Amino acid sequence: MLSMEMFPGLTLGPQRIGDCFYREREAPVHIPLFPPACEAAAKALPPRLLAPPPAPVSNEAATTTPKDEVKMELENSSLWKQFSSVGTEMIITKKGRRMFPGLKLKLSGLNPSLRYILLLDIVPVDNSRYRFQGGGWQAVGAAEARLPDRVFIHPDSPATGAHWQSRTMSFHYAKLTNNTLDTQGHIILHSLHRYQPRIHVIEARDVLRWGGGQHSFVFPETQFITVTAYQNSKITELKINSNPFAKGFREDGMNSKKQRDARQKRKIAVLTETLDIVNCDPCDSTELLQQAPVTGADLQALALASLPALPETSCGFRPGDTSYQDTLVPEQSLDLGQEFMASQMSDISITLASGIQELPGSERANNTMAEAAYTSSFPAAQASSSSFPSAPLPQSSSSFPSHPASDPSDRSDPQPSIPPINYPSLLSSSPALSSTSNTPSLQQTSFTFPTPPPSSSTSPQPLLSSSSSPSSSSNNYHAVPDTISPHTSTDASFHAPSSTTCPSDLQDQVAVHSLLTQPGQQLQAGPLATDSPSDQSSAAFMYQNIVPTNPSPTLSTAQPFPCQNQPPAPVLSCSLPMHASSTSFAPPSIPPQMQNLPFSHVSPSPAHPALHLPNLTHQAQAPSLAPATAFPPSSFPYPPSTLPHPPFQPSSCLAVASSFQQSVTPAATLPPLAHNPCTSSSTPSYPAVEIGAVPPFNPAPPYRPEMVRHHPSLLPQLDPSLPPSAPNPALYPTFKSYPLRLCQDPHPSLSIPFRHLYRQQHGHSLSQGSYLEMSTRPMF
DNA sequence: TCCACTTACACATTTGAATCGT
DNA sequence: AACGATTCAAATGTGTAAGTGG
Repeated sequence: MLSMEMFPGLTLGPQRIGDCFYREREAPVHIPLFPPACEAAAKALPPRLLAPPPAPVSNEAATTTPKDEVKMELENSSLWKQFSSVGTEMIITKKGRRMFPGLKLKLSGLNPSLRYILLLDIVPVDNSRYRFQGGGWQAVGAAEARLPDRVFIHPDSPATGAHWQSRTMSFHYAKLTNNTLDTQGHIILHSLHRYQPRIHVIEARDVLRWGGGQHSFVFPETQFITVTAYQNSKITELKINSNPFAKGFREDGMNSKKQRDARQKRKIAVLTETLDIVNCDPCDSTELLQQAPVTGADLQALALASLPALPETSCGFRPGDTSYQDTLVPEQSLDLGQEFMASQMSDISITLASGIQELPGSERANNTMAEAAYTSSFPAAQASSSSFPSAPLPQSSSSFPSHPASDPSDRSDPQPSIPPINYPSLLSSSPALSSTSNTPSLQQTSFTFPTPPPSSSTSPQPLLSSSSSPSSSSNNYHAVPDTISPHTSTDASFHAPSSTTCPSDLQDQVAVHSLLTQPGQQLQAGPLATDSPSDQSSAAFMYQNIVPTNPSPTLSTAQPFPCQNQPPAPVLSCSLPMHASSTSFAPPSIPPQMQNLPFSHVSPSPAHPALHLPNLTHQAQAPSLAPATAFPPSSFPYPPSTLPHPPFQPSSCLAVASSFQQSVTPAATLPPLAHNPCTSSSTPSYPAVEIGAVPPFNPAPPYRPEMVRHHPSLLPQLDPSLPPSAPNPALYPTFKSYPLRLCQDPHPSLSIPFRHLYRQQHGHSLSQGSYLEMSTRPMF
């Protein structure tokens, strides 16, 4: 899964490509996720439990190896925090809508000479649907069936570590849509659901091979609820003040409330006049003027506007014309929004022109300002009902390690002093992803490749030209998506159909807690605790489970799992394997919860289903939930949860990369039949691990045993059943790499090897880029 | 009637081509 | 002819309001 094969030769025809990358059609979008039994259970669970955030990785763990040192900083975290304190809402439209704020990231710790691919995926935080009531978001009912997973690949990918570290990276090209039939490659989301963006840094030894290591980052403050129209006026206000494109809606803008009202009045007046005109002398403009509304500031504008129109009216009045007013209003800028806006702007510019270097000075200043603002506002927000109450927020970055058990009070703390950078981000290792992946069965993973910015002089250099992919499995291209599939992780999507076998709420809870809860958190750790002691440690938020993932070499071969006992992560990969993916892909009907549970760690212990369940859930949901926990201020209220929220520091902007080397071989890992997560857990033959392990993104990178050794704690911990000690290297055989398959014309600006990714067969070409969709396809 | 969604609208920004001057 | 700066128009992004459908 991790690795993807690319076919430089573009030998694949559209049809084939479609087969390889599109699974949407295969998976019914609207099929109920939860079987009755499971659904009930899901409803019973506290929202928080459903979506626990991934535990942040401790710095120590992260720094074990150079790779571990990889860090990602959310540069506009202050802006995000402002939004999260209110309850971030993201508009989704049929045509696709960009995210605002955008993800403005700074990477460090990468090997300058190695190439990496940056991916963005957005996974559900929980299995709930939300409604804005009483000034806050309330979970109401179960989430809709999970949609096909799509991944947005940063236009610069693949690029060297030096490239990524030399500038601020932005995913502003990514668009969100609610069109389940979207053909543009946009990320498809359900409205009124809560999501968590995740960024994955995948080592690409060459174009054909992904995966020397994977680092996944989750910034809790970037969690949001999708809407088709803003529900919270505060969010609207923030967006208007922060987004340059909404400048016109500011008070001083021409599209401000005042101006709009004025226009409205004018229109009415015009219409009235028009009607009158029919009955009156067409040439008599005086009437029109008289009728025009006259009051206050509007008067001036109206008068002016009407003036030009008058002549026309006589000869053909056009009600619609009102342009003149605009000039009258002086533009003022204002406030705090501007600062954010400025930062955002810079961000955008930077991204667009990859060649352009960011201005640290100005940005810093902006950030600082923003932060200050945030700080002040943030605490208050927290105190008040956070918009994202239900989910416990994992602390991001650095804050976690140092403070294993943070007080809720921490949230309240503004953390003013902490610069975004300082916060270690939550790390979600591929495992986390995989965990979320419980959905794998249903979802497809598709990759979106925006066209690189014209300026991307900096564009990464071509990786390998040779089509020869190391992986013999060129044929296996299907698998790739699976491994990578980001979404699979979350809960919702993947629910095992088996109602009876479905994990109980308890299971979910357990799983969630273990993974999501912060170390030291008061979480109900009970069951969860079993997962791994480490969780409690600062490292708890890391997606350790995932890490181990992969190991088994067998995977590469397509054999059945090599290591069931292995840490879940590996399993995941296995389960997801391209071919196997089919198996991994639970029938659409599978309830989300089910999905979650099974995935996580089920695999590890077929023998200990119960234990596994918890893990599974964690993995699956952990990532998503983590963010929630992290937001103290967040406005997303959860229904009262039985579990205490883990204290996360909102400030944590940095996600510590979990350096996981994963590699899951798709084929190998997957059992012939996709088993339900639920069933899988129970079924010895198909270790739950696999399922759980299937992280959305497990790049196929060859799994490195040494990696596992470096993160032994993670692996074993994940699976309760596993011994705490470091996993046996043998257990985690190196992953086989999965080459990506290139499908079509390469984008001119891209290196030859990667061009294929860009231009997509599906005809996803946007003005700003083309998209490639990749979805896991079950292989039978 | 309520709610969620779609669409049209007006404005602002971005982008690229065209134009002009050196 | 080449290069850089400026201008213009189209494309795109944005939130709002009205309309639609369940």
